Amino acid sequence: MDIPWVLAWFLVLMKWLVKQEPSAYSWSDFVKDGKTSWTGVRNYTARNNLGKMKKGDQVFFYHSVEDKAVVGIARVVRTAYPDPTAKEGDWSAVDLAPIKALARPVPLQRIKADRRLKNIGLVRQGRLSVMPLTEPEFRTILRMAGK
DNA sequence: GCCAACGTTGGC
DNA sequence: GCCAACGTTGGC
Repeated sequence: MDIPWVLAWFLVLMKWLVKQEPSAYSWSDFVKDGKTSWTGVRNYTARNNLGKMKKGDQVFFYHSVEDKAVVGIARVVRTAYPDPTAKEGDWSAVDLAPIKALARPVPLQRIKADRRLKNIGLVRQGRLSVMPLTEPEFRTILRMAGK
C-alpha cells in the first residue's frame, strides 16, 4: 500500500529544541532577522544533533537563564554545514527561520512538573543546548502553549 | 587509559 | 552568587 507522499514526508520530520540566552540572541532578534545561522555550538552531542536536522524540521526556541521558557517555533531552512565562526575543530551550524511565537511561553517550571516531559534533555541534561524531542513531547509543549 | 583539576553552563 | 552537572585537559 502506498503512503501519500505528504504523509510520508510528515513522518520523517523530526522535532528539536535549541537553547539560547536571550541577552545574547533573543527570539525578537531572531524575528527581526527573519533567519539566522545557528553557530557557536561547541559541544559534541549538540553538534551531532545539529547534523541530524533536516530541512523543514520544527525547532522550539528556548530562552535560558533569564526567561527559562520555550518562546517560539522555528524551522530548519538549511542543513548542517561547517560553522564559519569555528577557528579550529570540526563544528557545525544550521540555518533556522522563525515560524511563530508561542501564544503563551511555556516556562521550564511547567515542563519539569509534567510527567510526560520528564525524559527530555532540558530536564535530564541541563547543559545540552541542542536536543531532539519526540513527537508526543513536542505536541505536549505545543498544547501547553495554548495553540 | 585513568583521574584530578579546571572551566562552563545554567538553574536556583 | 552559589553550586551541581557535565565536559575537557593534561599529568602520570
